[in-house]
Amino acid sequence: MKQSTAKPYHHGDLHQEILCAASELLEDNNISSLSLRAVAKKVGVSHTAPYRHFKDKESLLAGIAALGYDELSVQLTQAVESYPDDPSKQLQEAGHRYVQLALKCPQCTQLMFGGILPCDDTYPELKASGDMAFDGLKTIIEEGQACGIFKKGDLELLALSVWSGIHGLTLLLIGGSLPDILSVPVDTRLLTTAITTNLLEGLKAN
Amino acid sequence: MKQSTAKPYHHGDLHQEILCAASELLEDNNISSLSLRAVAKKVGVSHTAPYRHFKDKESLLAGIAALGYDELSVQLTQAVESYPDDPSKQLQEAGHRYVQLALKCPQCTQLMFGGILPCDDTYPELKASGDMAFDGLKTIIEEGQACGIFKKGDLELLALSVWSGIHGLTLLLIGGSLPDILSVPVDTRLLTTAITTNLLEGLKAN
DNA sequence: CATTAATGTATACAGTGTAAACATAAAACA
DNA sequence: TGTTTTATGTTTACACTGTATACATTAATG
Repeated sequence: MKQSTAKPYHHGDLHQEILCAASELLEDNNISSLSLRAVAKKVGVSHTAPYRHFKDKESLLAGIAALGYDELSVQLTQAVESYPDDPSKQLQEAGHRYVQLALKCPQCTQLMFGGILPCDDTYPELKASGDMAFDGLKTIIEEGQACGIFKKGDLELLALSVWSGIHGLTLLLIGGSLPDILSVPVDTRLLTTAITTNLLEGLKAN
Repeated sequence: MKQSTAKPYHHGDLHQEILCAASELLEDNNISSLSLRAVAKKVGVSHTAPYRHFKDKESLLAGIAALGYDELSVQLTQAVESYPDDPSKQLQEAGHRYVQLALKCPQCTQLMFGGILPCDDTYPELKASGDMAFDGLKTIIEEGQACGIFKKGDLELLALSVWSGIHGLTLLLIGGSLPDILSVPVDTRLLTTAITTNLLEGLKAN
């Protein structure tokens, strides 16, 4: 007989608790100093308990990354909903949200894009989440093309151009090198706007 | 009395040999599985010998990253020299070389930009090398502005826009996620050209 | 040639991921 | 209900890591 709340027995939902604790520890320090044992200790279980829920450390990291992609999808969706029928504004808003999310959880972003995890179908859930996020971007551009405000051309190529611009800025921002490279203080909002504006320039019809 | 070739005594130049061996091992596997002990074994010294030349593992990684930035500067310089007096072509060539270099040594690129190393002046040599690379880019844009083919505006902001676009594409390429996300095979040259063209579009005067 | 500093080695230790054997409690079934 | 099976958690063990410390050797310096 199933409980109404679908919990396993021993520890509520240890799978979820581990993911949650690991995410927090990940952002507390950097990614290479995240240890499974610290996660287990934080949750209050033995240091091998996580192995009942994750094949190995990489598998846990993949779980965290997948959550990151999911959150990214949510943000993209909200960006679209914020400006119905205005793909340009949608794109600008999406860019801001992309950057903001990355700044909120830089370590997770590095995990998602740092080449740490395999990108093939080793982790189907991870791959699916990543695909969905990119689909969100493509949808915006597709609508812009349909409206006639974005230029025609290969959809994926255009989407990739836009993504590259925002992605590059984002990683430079969370990489932390900019304050030491730029001669003026970094104004995230200004930079993001400037770059998305630039991208929109190259995306305009005619 | 000094030898004509300025070598220390025991092992030729162990400092250099370690850097070299570490770079190779870094690209052989990924960054998190690079161990100091493996480097030492490869060079043929005891596993604590590297500590005479590098304060700790991070310090060795910083040395490798600095070499990466230096190579990047070389590539930028060559891009400029390939097309004298044509900043547009210079920029396009620089983009290609940026991508090519990253594809040749993806792990080193992740090391340089993955937020693994501190960006402050913990490693002055690293910071200096990074600054020099960015200066190379700024110089191209500055010339383009002087020629009147690039639009006026804050130099660093424009440089950052261009850098972001190329940088984003580069990291997506070496991250390896693109083949699983795009529905067509990845043609690096084509993608790079498309994106630099797009960037140049947004950079044009008028 | 004696001294000193630079460089390399041997040993030791705490922390890591993870495999294996064992323990327990929930679920499934008789 | 009582027994079996399976899911989950613990204990122990091991190889490997970075790095501190004490020692050895050799080049440079006087």
